[in-house]
Amino acid sequence: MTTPGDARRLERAAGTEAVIELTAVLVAVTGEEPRILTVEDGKALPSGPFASDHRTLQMGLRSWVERQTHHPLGYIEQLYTFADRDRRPEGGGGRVISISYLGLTREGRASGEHVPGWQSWYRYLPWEDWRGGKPALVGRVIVPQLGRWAAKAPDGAARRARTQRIHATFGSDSATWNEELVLQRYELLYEAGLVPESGQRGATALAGEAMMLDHRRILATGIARLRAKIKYRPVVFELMPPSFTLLQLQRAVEALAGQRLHKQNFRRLVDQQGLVEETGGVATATGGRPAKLFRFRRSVVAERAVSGTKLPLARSP
Amino acid sequence: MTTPGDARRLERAAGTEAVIELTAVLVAVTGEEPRILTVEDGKALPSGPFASDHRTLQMGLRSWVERQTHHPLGYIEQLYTFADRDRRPEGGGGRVISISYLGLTREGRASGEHVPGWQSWYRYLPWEDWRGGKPALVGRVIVPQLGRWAAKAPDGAARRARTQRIHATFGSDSATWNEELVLQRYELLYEAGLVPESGQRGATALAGEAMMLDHRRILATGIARLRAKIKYRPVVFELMPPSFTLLQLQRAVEALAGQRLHKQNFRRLVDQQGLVEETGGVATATGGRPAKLFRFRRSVVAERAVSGTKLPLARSP
DNA sequence: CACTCTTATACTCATATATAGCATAAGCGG
DNA sequence: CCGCTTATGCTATATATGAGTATAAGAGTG
Repeated sequence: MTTPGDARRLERAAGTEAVIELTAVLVAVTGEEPRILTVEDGKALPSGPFASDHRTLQMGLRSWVERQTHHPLGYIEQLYTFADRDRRPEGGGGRVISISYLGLTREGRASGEHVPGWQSWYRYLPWEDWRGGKPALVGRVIVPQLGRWAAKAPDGAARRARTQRIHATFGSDSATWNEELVLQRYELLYEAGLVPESGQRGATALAGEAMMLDHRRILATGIARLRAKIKYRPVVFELMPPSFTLLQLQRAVEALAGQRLHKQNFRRLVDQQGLVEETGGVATATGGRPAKLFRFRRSVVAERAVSGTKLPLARSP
Repeated sequence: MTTPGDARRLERAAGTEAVIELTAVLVAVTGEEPRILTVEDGKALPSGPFASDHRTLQMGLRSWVERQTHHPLGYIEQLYTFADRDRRPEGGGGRVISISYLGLTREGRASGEHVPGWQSWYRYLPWEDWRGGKPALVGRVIVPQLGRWAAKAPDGAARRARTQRIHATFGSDSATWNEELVLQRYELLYEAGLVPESGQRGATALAGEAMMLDHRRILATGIARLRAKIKYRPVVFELMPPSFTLLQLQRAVEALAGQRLHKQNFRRLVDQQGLVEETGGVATATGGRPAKLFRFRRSVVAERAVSGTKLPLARSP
């Protein structure tokens, strides 16, 4: 299928065989917390060698997840393929290609025996949670440390570039904070040697639990993708129970975005889009006036799934 | 690094070694046409086995492209990793994993000898070009054929689903046409057996030149990604010469988007964003009043590259 | 039961952005 | 000068967004 000797072809190299590993970021939202399925006592994402007995990668992943969680996997999306040599511990063998996926589901309610694997993703990336305002960690630890790293830059231009990156990613207040830059922030911390994964000396533990290999980077990629996605595709649905109140829906979006939203505007946009309909029931245990229960309008959701719709992401109260 | 025997792990399979192939969608805009670099007489995208002597995949790809085009490769982005068994011709050996990239550059002005490789991407996907209004091909051939395919669905539900998909992707007029759904449209045509790649009998050649393997699918992925990207990241820059008129810039965006834009609004938004500055010169060969020449403001571009800005995509005149 | 607390829900308003159109400027070829 | 072309500045209107006010409807408490 490829003609050898063509000058215009990517050059042939010694080892073109590689080990393929799949890694999954499986997300659920429970109790106003965004959670991911973990293994190894919370130190790793579920992953393993690629089982080639399925027609597509996605199908293989889907069937595996459904067997594990006893829940249909509503949504799957490929995240990224990592094959960077420097992110792997030095080992003789061939290169490892790790293909990562994002999956949305609901937390398996006691899916068998020991399923302690669901962890809040903010356990690993605590600086991403601005729901309670700017986290103290950012202002007191992260930005100062990054500032020191920027000051250590070899020359003025590099120093300015670093400072500018810090500002662009970590901003200063909630107005400049861009919740989608999850990966850029993690990469910055990595480069600055502020996460243990980077393996540098002086790797200040900082905060946030580390994960094996580059799993925290994959997690950051997944969160970033999901945060971008909820703004224009109705994917939160996959994370919600069959019926819910509008506040519950809002809390789920907030959990993912790591930001508070303006309640009235949230509701306005949700029903402007026509994505939900009343079930007729009401939730009484709200602590105030009972809230109407809603369900997603499957037909509209399917329609918008392709053409694109917007979920609101107005700012906080 | 992985503990065998963990139930929560993706299952181990027989063959976990696979052949890795890189495929690149290299885009340039010349003469108001979006072009891609092709090989094999226009029948394939440049691709080849993965050369493992670079630290990252991207770096390997970048150096290869720069050697080929004699142009710095401004922008690289990973597209997708395809590993679907059914899209490959039946061959005994192991699975082929193809990792694809999108790269933006400028057409190598006579980059040596025979560089006939740059082809308009609309040669392969002619239904994507709406700059001259709705292409006759869509209304006269594609939609009717798809309609026939929808009618052949086994039951009513499937028929409705197909009709709905056709409507969502191919719309009916320029108001409902969503230029980002490039991949969805190609996949639909593929499923309907309207492209020769699908290998079905009755594979009506339709229109648009086919490519080897799944290269047309990769191309569609790249176009879709780029069309989405130009709306919120200033990446057109990578495709423009050092100085240009605003109309040239607009034509480039239109070439990529496959749509005409409203001139006045385009200009207003471009300078509102502060992305360009006057060079002082004027272009005289415009056929009318001479146009000011502009260049990109590198500083702003770098800044916005991360935080996100909007390039306008208002509708036609 | 009046009062208070909580959440739900309906509206209003100012501002930003998008879309479309009008008007004028400035070159060229006759 | 006239008609043609493209450039460029400006206005009007619709829609989206962000923020605030007002009222409704339950629970709990004295």
